[in-house]
Amino acid sequence: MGGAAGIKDVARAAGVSVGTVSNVINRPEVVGEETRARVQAAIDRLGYVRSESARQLRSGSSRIIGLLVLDLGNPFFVSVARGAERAARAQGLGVMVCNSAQRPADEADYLALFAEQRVRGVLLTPADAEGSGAAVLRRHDVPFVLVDRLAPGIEACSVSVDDVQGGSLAAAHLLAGGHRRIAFAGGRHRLQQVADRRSGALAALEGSGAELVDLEVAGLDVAAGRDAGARLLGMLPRPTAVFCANDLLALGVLQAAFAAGLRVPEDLAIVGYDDIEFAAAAAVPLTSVRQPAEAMGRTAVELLAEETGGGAHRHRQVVFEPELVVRSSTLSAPRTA
Amino acid sequence: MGGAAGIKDVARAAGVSVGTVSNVINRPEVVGEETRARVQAAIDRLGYVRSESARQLRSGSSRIIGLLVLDLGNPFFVSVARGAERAARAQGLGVMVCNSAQRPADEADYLALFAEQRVRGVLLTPADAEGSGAAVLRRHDVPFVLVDRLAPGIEACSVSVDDVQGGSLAAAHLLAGGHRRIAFAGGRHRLQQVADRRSGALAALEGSGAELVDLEVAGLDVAAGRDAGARLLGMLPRPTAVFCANDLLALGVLQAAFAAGLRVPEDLAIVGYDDIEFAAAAAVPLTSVRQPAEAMGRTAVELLAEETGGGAHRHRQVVFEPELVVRSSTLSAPRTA
DNA sequence: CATTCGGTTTGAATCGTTTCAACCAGACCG
DNA sequence: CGGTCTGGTTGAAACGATTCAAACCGAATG
Repeated sequence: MGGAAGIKDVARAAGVSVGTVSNVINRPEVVGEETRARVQAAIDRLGYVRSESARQLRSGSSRIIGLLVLDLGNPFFVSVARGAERAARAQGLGVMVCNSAQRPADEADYLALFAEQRVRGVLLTPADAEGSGAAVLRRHDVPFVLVDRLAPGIEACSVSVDDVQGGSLAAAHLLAGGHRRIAFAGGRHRLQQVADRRSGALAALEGSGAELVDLEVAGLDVAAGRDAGARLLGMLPRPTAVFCANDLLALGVLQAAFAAGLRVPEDLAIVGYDDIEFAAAAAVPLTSVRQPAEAMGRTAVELLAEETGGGAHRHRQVVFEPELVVRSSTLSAPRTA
Repeated sequence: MGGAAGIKDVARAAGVSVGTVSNVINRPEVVGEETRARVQAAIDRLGYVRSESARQLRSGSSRIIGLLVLDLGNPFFVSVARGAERAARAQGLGVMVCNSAQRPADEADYLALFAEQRVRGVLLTPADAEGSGAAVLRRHDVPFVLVDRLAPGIEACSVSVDDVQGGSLAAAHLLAGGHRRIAFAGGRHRLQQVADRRSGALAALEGSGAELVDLEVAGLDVAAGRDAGARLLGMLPRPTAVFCANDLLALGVLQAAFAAGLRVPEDLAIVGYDDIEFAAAAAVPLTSVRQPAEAMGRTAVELLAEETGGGAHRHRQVVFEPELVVRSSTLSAPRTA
């Protein structure tokens, strides 16, 4: 009756003061054996759960951290979220996952929500190149860590993967496979990650005589890949390989190739990026550039903890190494130039 | 300086009382034109954001709802989350998405977190058959809506899909395709959804002379499907078709079939469940039973809003109809028995 | 001129915790 | 025996908003 039981009710039931109840909950070691048991019994009996808002109001610190990702439909980010959640839980924190869907407006909305909640901190994969999201967080003194994005000029921690090197790995692999005309599905996308992967590929091909053909995409999902794949097949001369800015695009391209009766990798070699589970699970398992997604999520939480942990804090940029995972989609015998 | 600006600072800056500032924020229509402008200016100038915890403490109601899903790695639940988020945002609410990964222990942890937060309500896809999650929510008076699960005996709202009918659709389709020996990848899984799909299939085959072969799975993901697929191929006589409890399993089976050199659907027809994006995007697009995932998320939020909206509330069970989407993985010419 | 009235604004009480200085009782010390 | 510790416990003051009864004020009414 009368709503949920409060700390006062527990105190009365246990015949003790509210301060003691609070101690039982937060610093059990300081309260006497017998008292603790009596209070605990009262808590259980009344089904008391403390009010997080009251706790937070008084103590000033929140127990949840916000995670704002670019696209929850991309399993890569789901893995990042999983890593973050796990690490957070190890510290007794909760994670609020939100999806900006690459829309700066949605990003702003969610950041405002986080600010109102006074979250402990935010893990952010910025939706725009300008870093306006970071700016608003900075303005409100919300600690944050950039995820999957190096902080250029922005003074903050970040975890990222060397996308230039990743692009380079992919292109070098295709080059070694004898390919001389390679498409890049991703075109001149505004996302920094995509641009970096492209420039890495470009660098790897430098001076090899092979050329990189830009293939524009409307988005970074399977449908966009299917569309780009269809266009790719119509090119003359047709590239013998395609490097896709992420696995979703690659799966779309693969599907378009199958629909057109092409063999993969004989007629078209495909390299994806992210190494999501569905890449290995595709009918022709995809060669892909793996990023340590869970580790990124975990590390981001750790950096945040470090930053909010008090004491002097020096922002750090953690950069992971990408890794090429070779599978059937590029495994044809090397063709002679 | 000295931390974030509070409502008092704004009041002082605007030369007005705290009550008025609160009114400007929550009931702008009651405050005078000129005053409102002055206060608003102060708010902007100080970069004031209200403290959600203080608001919630006093007003009693939270602005976030918890969503606890079975598996964020399954795009089906990601779609549910997307639908829920969208609907919630339309009502000015936020969604906290968490992943129980089918572990009752994790489910309990997250529900405890939700309870502490005093969330507006919870959308729950129960991890165990006993409904212990629902019980704990009930005990703490947290309103909740069951998602993807009919509430049997549990007194609550729910949104679900008729899984029996879905299973039936799938099996009937395979039957019409001439198949007489059909495997069910999902076996006797503890999840109610899986059991229902199986019994629907069983019912459809009743009296047709066709038989359903149970194929146990270790989980409900791609890896489990790959494993089950490998076992399937060794069966004698080998079933000519397989109905999978979800698309992740189906993708795994498809991959196993390809690895063994089988043609789909000529040698093995495959039907999945959920119709996730990757089903259509598979090299051999998968026939699948579609569930209106986004609509489910949206409806769940609406039911919750109805329940918490005050006034008399009668629990409702919304049941959606599944829909068979036929694609290449079953499109062979009907074989004669 | 005294009242009433609607529209604004005020100020204090309140929400459920945490925190901290003060208090207490018994043990120990000199 | 007085004084200092020590381990437990207390009670009241925050925390930052919302809410609401009361005060205010100028205009309109009787």
